[in-house]
Amino acid sequence: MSSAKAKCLDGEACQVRVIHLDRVERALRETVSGKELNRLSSIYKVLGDPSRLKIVLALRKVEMCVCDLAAFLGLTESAISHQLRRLKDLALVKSRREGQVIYYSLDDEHVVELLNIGLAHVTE
Amino acid sequence: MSSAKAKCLDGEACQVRVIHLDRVERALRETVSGKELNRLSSIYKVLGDPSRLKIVLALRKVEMCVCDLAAFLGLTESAISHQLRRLKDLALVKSRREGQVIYYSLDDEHVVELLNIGLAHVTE
DNA sequence: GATATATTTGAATACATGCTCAGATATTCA
DNA sequence: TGAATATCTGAGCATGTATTCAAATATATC
Repeated sequence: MSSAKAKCLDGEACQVRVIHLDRVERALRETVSGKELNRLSSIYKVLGDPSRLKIVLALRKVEMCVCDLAAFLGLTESAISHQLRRLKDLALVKSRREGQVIYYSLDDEHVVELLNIGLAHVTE
Repeated sequence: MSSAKAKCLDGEACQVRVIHLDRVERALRETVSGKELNRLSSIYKVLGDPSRLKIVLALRKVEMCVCDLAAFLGLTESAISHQLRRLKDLALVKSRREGQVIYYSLDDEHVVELLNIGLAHVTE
């Protein structure tokens, strides 16, 4: 099924051009669920912004509060708070309160692995 | 240096509030270069879109041409081509021509690792 | 050379996103 | 209770982006 002649997917009213039906069908069979795909892409996406990535890389070493991170990144405390919320929504970061100060730290082992592999990639 | 009283970073004309100066300074010392940070976030970002992620996950198994991927994703061939270009610009994907057909496949071991860890994360 | 196929390209558009600003909330301490 | 600190929240804006459409390019075939 590797002809270079294009085939169609769904019979008569077909619009879809396909060259390797077997590969497409295999991909369709082995694809992850839409739910998992969205969850997975969300995780990559949240690491795909320089500011958030910098936050996460810093929290990898030691827990920090909002104003520390703001000083480190050179951004508004509000901006940091907004980004921390996104990280928290995805459960990549957790927080604990101590008086008025809220400390943030990483909350996901997989993310640490993702970061380590990524760092190996760019620093090698 | 862990007082809960905010300190300043740069003397007189200071605007920056800091609670844990030691942590901020350590983070500043250990931070990756801006160049590396951008490169790294670009890689995560490119995986952070469901369509591109689906493409990359499919190419992990077998090389495919544009129209196969279009059929698999249910998108225009043009859309696939645009996304493949982004993946190619980051050197995550390579292509080889065979007649009129251009076959795409993964071109980065680190990315495969990133995908495997991500998949482990969402399917466990 | 002319036609058909496979892919690419650029413009246009609808939508998402990061940041800032102003103000709200929560906690501590006098 | 009232003032000060630390953080959060929502609206607004400017920028980025995923997709589509129409047209261009490249390769094979007749």
